[in-house]
Amino acid sequence: MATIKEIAEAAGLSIATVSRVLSNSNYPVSDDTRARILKVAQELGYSPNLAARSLRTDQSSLIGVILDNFSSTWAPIIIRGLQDVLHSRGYFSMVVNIPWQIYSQSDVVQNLLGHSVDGFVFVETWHPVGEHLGLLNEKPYVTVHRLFHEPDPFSVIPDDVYNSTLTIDHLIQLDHQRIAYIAGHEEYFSSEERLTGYKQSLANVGLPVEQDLIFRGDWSITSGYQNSQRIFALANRPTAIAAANDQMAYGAILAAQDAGLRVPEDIAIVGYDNDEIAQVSNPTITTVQMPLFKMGRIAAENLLNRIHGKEHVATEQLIKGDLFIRQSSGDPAGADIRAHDYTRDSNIPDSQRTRR
Amino acid sequence: MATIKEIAEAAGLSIATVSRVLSNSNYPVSDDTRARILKVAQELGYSPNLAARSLRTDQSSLIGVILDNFSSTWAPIIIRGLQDVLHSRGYFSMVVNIPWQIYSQSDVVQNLLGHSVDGFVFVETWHPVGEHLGLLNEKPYVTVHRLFHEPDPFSVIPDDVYNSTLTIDHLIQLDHQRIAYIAGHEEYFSSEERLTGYKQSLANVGLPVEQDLIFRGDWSITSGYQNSQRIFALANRPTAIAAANDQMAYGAILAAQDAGLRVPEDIAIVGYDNDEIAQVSNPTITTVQMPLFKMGRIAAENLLNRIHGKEHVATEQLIKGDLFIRQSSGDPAGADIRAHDYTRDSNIPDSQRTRR
DNA sequence: TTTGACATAGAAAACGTTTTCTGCTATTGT
DNA sequence: ACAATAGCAGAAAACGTTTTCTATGTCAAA
Repeated sequence: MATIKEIAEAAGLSIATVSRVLSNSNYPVSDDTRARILKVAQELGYSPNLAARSLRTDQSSLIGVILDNFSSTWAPIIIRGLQDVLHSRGYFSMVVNIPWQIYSQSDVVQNLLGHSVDGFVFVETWHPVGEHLGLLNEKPYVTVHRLFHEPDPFSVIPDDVYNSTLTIDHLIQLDHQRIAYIAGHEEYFSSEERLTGYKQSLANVGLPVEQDLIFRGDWSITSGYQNSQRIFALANRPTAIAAANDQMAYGAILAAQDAGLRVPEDIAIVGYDNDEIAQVSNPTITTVQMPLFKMGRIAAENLLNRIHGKEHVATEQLIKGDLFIRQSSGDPAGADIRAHDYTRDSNIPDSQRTRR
Repeated sequence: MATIKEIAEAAGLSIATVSRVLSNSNYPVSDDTRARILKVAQELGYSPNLAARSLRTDQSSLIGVILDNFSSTWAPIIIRGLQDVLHSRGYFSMVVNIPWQIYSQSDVVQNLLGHSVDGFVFVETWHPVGEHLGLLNEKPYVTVHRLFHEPDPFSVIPDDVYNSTLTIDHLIQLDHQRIAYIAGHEEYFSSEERLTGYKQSLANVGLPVEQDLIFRGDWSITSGYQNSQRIFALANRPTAIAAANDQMAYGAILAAQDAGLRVPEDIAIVGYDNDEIAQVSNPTITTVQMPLFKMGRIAAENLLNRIHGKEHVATEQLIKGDLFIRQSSGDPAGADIRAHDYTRDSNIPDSQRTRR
């Protein structure tokens, strides 16, 4: 590995000058010497020692990314979005998985600071950042898809209220008047937001919000199944069920099938997330997808702006999602599972789509 | 951030001595001064500047992890396994997603070297490491779950031959005599290995290997569906189908249902991978799971051994998986989808299981 | 002319470590 | 009792950068 010093000798110049051109300083250097240095650097295959640079400038070009759960469906897509802009701007990320249960005990963040990261991204974490980590006052941070309730001025989150209305409005357009709702776990921020969307959609067209039609699940298939059984037992059975995620929607489908009800003819069902299960279940599930890749990109841009001291409007950013109409609400085209392949996330550039 | 110098002043000692105790050098230091230094360091909240350390020692405690596809089902679990041992040994990983299509053009690896990473892990990559990256001769590396055919002495891969026999032996025990096989894409290493396992199991019990019963898919649900249609059209219909992954097994289930066949009564079906789809499909799919978390751990240990110059037997390490018996091969207990929650990977410690 | 101002380049300090070298004291072996 | 050694601590160099300070020559304005 060639150093700046070797280049200086080879070019017959001082290391100061070499540094100035190789670090893109805006200190004036004649075109002549600049060209000579670049040429020599090229020939010697120079690549800067980032440890030395970091030591001198106290900037590492390293971003700490902290996850609650690496294996969630969303996290990898968000991270790809983050890295898409970070890499293009010369930054690297150090992604660490810290389950919220061991959050406070963990010294990982401390170690990240030892690497003098330039900032943090919290992805799908549980607690307000400052709560466990007072030390973060030193470094800029952003949060993506936060799970907690307290607002955070530097977060990029899906517009769950709006997204939820997409599925409910869709059902209303299909002339459903009585729509049951299976909410998610109440300790989740998203859960309450989606419920709000459900209520808004009904209110918008003058439909009553009946408490008897609102059920509480815990995101699991099982809870979707069990709540649906209760829904089917209602005296005046609703014609549609909206669930706060695709897992519960799938549970509803299983329950309907076990109860001898046809989906969507007897009961229409919609979900949320566009998880794999929504794309492969039988019938496929009408759902809404958060633009995770884009959210990652925006978060990274916000963070870099903060790091470089640019103006950043400190406010939550709500990102809208897209509706996917499939069989479970009555679109026969959803049958394409057997005929076509599917991809996971329409926000992924073609070059990065999964091959398998 | 306190430095070694400040601690030296506060303790009335030289920075050399402070460094020796704080870096766990084995240079002799009296218990007295060692205790004093540790106390002061504790009080001042010392955390070493890793850039400086890295500059001086040319070791960064950083590991580059290179992925072909972040969003695969397997990658996150492997990475968690990697990080489980890396973090406990004071290392951090820089995970980068480089699709094989842009592999050679990418300067990401070059940049990683600029960060003077101590080693590389290649996860699910496509090409033999050296092929595109001659520079790797400088740094130790290991590969996990490699997708290419050429053997690699430093790889940790699933024992696909053995794992495949688990599902076939299972079918044979259930008295199936004619078992069709849907193989994966032939350019994948795993694909051919799993096919070999199928043939071995048949040969072991003296069953003939009929070329007419071996079909070629491309991992997709669609290809499982279409190949199964051909299987059902055979004059002497097999009583079981084994697929090289769960997606194709699911395609087989859909095809069976569309053909009016009952699974498993008329046709038994087994898959491979224990993907989410195997756990939630109706019927649930008998399959085999690779111990991804463990593979990640072993790979990390191998790498650290190489880095620290310890003896490492340079040979592929084949890791055995576990059979999961479910409904699609005839186990009624698989019905538990409606009654119980499921988790993705039994190798994940409880504290890290997905919450959602 | 003279005076700045500017463009350009080098010398040297600094960032926070680790480690070699040097030196002192106390202990051991003869 | 004396040399050799071991234990311990400090001074200083080094790692590869960036950046301040200094120095030169050139050019435009007065």
